[in-house]
Amino acid sequence: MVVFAGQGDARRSMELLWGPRVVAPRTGPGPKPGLSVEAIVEAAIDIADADGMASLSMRSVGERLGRTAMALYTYVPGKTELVDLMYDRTLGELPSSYPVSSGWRAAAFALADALWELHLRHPWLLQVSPARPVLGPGEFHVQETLLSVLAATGLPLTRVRWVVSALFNIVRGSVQAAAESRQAARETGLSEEDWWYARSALLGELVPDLTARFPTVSRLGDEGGYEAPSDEPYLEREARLSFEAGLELLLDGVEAAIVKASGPR
Amino acid sequence: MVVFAGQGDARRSMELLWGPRVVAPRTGPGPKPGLSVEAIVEAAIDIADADGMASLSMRSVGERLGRTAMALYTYVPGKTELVDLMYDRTLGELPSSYPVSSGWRAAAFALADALWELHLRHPWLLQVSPARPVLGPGEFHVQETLLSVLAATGLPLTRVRWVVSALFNIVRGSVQAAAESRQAARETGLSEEDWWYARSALLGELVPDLTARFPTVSRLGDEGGYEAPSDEPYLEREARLSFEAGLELLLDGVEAAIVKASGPR
DNA sequence: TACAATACTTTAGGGTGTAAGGAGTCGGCA
DNA sequence: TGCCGACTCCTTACACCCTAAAGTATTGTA
Repeated sequence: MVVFAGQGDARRSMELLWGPRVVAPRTGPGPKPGLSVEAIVEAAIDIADADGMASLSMRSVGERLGRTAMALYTYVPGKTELVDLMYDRTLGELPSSYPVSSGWRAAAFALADALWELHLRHPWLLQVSPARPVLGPGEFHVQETLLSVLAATGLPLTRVRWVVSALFNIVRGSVQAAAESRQAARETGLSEEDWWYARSALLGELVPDLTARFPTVSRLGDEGGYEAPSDEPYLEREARLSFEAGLELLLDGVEAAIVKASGPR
Repeated sequence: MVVFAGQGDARRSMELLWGPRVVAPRTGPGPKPGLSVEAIVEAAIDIADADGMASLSMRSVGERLGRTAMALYTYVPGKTELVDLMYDRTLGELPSSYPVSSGWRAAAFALADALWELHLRHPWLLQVSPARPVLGPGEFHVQETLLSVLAATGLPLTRVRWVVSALFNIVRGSVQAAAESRQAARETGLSEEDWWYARSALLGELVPDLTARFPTVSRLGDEGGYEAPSDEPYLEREARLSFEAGLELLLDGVEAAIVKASGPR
């Protein structure tokens, strides 16, 4: 199930997202706050990084901070908003400077790579739906970075937008395979190879006419397309190759668009 | 949270996926089965289509069939396997014939469009992680269709594979915005316009220096890139445009790859 | 010292998936 | 005809989940 973003109390959410991260110590009666929004978000991110989104619960976050689940509700309206914060803070980590001087293509590649790396470090990002944007500083930061780097192509901004979204899709899509393959391996305790081996054995047993029914897929398998050429995790390597290949295809497409746009003149 | 696929009892799963859909009526003692795997899967798909994956529970499926949740466990090992079945059966719906005769590009576009449409009809597909493939007939069917249609580019199959995955990513990524935008609108009861209007008003109020901090994004907004030119749902239209633009870029990239591959000779 | 405000915990209620075991139903055999 | 065994299906129960509401502890101020 996907965690939807941006559904809670809008004002409260936005204030948390855009407000100052270090809150001035309150003066007045009452016990001093033992926690802080930032500490909670940080703990939540740690949990999600280490054990996946499935292990993220108000209880687990509270426990990590030595409190009960309910203690968090003093700082954060609910789990939805906490996820929003995690998401936006993490996006804010994306480095913002890229070597535009050595050509837009190199810069775009470096940026895509940074995005890939960010998602791989925080795989749960993929489980936060980008449908209703959080509209936090992190999200704006990413958009700004992507747009400004790709504006170096010289294409009009309205077209750059499509390049940005396509690039984003390719990164997200391909990193998903890598990230979730890792996570699945951890959760099931089964390595990719073992899992794949067991399954394909079953496949051969239960579906003897596989080759006849799916000739092209089978041909690809025969031609070594599905073999593991090294000893690093197969699906992860596969995902990385898919990322690089997809990116190159896309950038070729951008180059063609540039030529088309400036050619007729 | 993402539903992981392919984690249950491997053999049992595969048998359900590949086995005959219409099971011969059992002869022997005991009451006749009142349900069937297919009926359960169908009910589950209906629920997910109508109310989203969040509303899919063993209870809700049972209720729709006039049974309790536990009654389903006679037919299906668990929820994981049920989702696997839903996923694979749905993928099997993808039409398999495309007009390859009128050029690979038109065929590829038609295929991508069919995929888009399939995902839009069953938005919850996006919430089933493709990390550990289900390896069911539906999944093979999709792979086979994609590969065979794109093989018409003349590129070697090992390269076609990357095109396939990039195309898949672009479809999945862009349809996600459209589908989840719909779902979010239904769930929150807030139209896109209302939601966006409320949020951007808040944004202007809480972040007065937005333009200075994110100049490129703001410039895009000013240039009308974020305006709704028609009365159909904005984000959905946006997503469709993103899909088409991304696809064209990718196909341009493929064309470039074809030229590169055959040029030097 | 008394009070008010805040932080935090406890309790409780309605969700979820599913393990375990009991109830009901039917076919076939004695 | 009577009954057993096999099978389906349901009830109960447990361990989680989020969070509303109410109670307790802690702190600064008047």
